[in-house]
Order: sequence, then structure tokens, then C-alpha cells
Amino acid sequence: MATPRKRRTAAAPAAAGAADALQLDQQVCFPLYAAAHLVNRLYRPLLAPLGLTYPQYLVLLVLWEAGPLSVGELGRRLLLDSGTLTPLLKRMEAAGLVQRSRAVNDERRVQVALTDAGRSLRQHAEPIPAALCEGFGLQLGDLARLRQTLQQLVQALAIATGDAAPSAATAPASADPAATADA
Amino acid sequence: MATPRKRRTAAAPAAAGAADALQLDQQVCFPLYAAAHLVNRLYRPLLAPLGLTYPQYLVLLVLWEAGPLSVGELGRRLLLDSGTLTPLLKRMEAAGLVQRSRAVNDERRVQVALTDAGRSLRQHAEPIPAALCEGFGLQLGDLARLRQTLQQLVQALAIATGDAAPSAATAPASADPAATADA
DNA sequence: CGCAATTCAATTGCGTGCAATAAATTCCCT
DNA sequence: AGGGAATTTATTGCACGCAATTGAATTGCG
Repeated sequence: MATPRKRRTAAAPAAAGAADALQLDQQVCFPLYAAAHLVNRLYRPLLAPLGLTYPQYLVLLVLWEAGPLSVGELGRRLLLDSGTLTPLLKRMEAAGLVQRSRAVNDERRVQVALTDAGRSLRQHAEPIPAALCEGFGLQLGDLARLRQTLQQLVQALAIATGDAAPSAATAPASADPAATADA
Repeated sequence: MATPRKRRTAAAPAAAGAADALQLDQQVCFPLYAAAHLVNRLYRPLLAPLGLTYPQYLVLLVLWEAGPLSVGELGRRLLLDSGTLTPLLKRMEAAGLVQRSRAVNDERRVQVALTDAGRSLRQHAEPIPAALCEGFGLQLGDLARLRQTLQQLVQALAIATGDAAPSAATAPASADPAATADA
């Protein structure tokens, strides 16, 4: 346990203006990156019994809420592109959770619809959000504030990266912002 | 632009206790997940000219700050395991940025040290944090608060997932928490 | 009507992430 | 000293995630 505790010691060679911007501690993106992966690890044991990965679970969340959707609409809501979604949806189809079929009115589109198995998985997923909040170690108020800030951030980043998603992924939820914040 | 604006309309079939916990809008993890990927996309065009990916950039941040480290110590600070780091470090070695060598006192360990090329890349990375904050769309205060909350979250998640990292990834930075918050 | 531009999904190639396992080295205890 | 447990890195297999490209279907414009 005696890690070589060598922390900003003697010869700091380079530009140290005011709190070096290249220091890991000063970065916002690193804890964002790390938290996202850690949350994924926390989900894994909860989703594995359902045979799901986290992005697959996200697809189900959207479909449970908004019925059959095209691949493109799914990607717009989850901020994912077809290169990610197509193989993922094929796996979910092979698992019997969704059904993919060309839209009748526009043969370019592929409609993704839940199967009975996919629909009935919902009840098994019900306890997941609550189970997750266990490991969060944040007050409910902090959690709601975090959610709101992250949604703002996603909104801004989606614009900055060119993914203008007007009614997706960042929707203001129409209710008061301090409502329950789930996993 | 007329997306099929079908938002919690008529037949909401399942349990709607008080703001359904399975609704995407209610989740904290989804904007966390989405923001992490969007940040990655924002980094990409900045890092590509340096021939780096984001996790490779993180490795450099740590090495610039804390000199030669073993693979394990790198993983402890970045919350990554050898399955991720080993091939990544091999690519960085092939690119001439780092040098991997067995430690003399403990042949199990692999020391990762910067080469001259890796060290000199630092000056090219200096403008990156500032360039990123462009697309963030948050006040500096919000950004600092977000960073602090995320660091708390990482701390809690690291404990919950078993990665107890006492002096890594979440270090309190020893200074005042409302200091400059960089990318 | 005809044809170019656009939209949409799929494919390819590469780089993470991580669980599970393997292999080498060191530690520790008797 | 000897031998099993623990530590450390590497490997394998699978699933994202995304840029770039392809190919099919539709739209739009003259």
C-alpha cells in the first residue's frame, strides 16, 4: 500500500502559469471520462443477467418509451451513428429482443420494433435505476444538479460537434429540475 | 425538421409512479455517457494532428506530470487495466513517444518512460485545454462545480466498483476547489 | 420525364475497454 | 531453502464507438 508518493516535487520543469492546465486534477474531461466508464462497470453486473450491455439497455429505454423507431431516429436520440447501431441492433435481433424491417413507405429506412420478449424485459429492468443509486455516494440534490449540468453540457457539446439534436438526449423533461434523479 | 414529436402521449402502458425512473430524461447516467463521447469527439480533431487518441493523451498527461511509471501505476491513476493499457502503450512505443522496459529491481514490472519526442509533444498540447473550453457553453463557475461533483462521483464509484484508488484520479488538488477548471 | 443531389443504412478498419485467463516473478511462511 | 500464495503484465475474445466509404432509395429541380 506504500505507493511511491511522488507528487509535484522538486524539478517542475515547464510553464506553471496559474494552476497548470495540463494537470490531470484540473481537468473536467478526465473525471467525466472516468465516471462514464465506472458507471458502465456498475451497470454490467446488473445488466448481465438480462443479457444486455449498457448501450443495448439504452436502446430498450428509448423503445419502451417511444415505440418503433428508425435506426436514424434511435441514433439521433442516443447520439450514436449507424456504424455503432447496426451491429448492436443485429445482436439484439439475434437475441430476440427487437425486430428490424425495412419501412414500407421508404425502403431506405429500417424500422426497429420491440418483440414480446423485448417488451417483457421491461419489468426485469424496473429495479435497476434504484439499485444503481446505491453506489453513487451523492445527495439527491447533488444528483439532480449534476444531471441538469450534464444535460446542459450535452446540449452545448452536441451543437459544438455538429449534432444538433433539438428534441433528443437533452430534453428539459418538462417538469421541475429538482425532481427525482435516477440512474 | 418535423420530427415525429410523439412525447408521452396517450397510451402510456406501464407503471408511472412519480416520473418514471426508466425515462431517458430522468437518468443521470445517460447524459454522463453521452457527454463523455461528445467530449471525445471534440478532442479528436485537436489530437489528431499530434497523432494521439484521447486515452493516449491522458497517458501523456500523467507522464508529463509524474515521470516514469509502471503500467500498474498508470492504470491506477487512469482507472484502466492492463488489457487496455498494454496494446495502447505498445502503439505509443511504436510511435516513438514512450519507452517500455522491465524494471531492474522487479522483473514483473514494466516501466513506461517518455522519450524526447514524447516530452517535446507537451508544448504542442499546451493550447488544447483552452481550445476545448470553447465548445462547453458553461460558465466558469458551473464548470468548476461540475468538475468537483464529478470527482466526488468518481471517488464514490471507484469505491463501489472495488477500485479503491486513494491518491489517484480524484485527488483534491490541494488548492481551492473553485480554481480554474480546464478541459 | 430524367438525372443529379440527398438521405439512409450497412460495411470496413482501427482503437479502445473489460472480463477471463495465462505466464513470469516475487513474497512469505514454515 | 522450498513451495504455495500473491503480484504484475500480457493475451484472448467480445462489444462498442467512430471516421470514411459504399450502395440503394428518394427527392428535387429543370
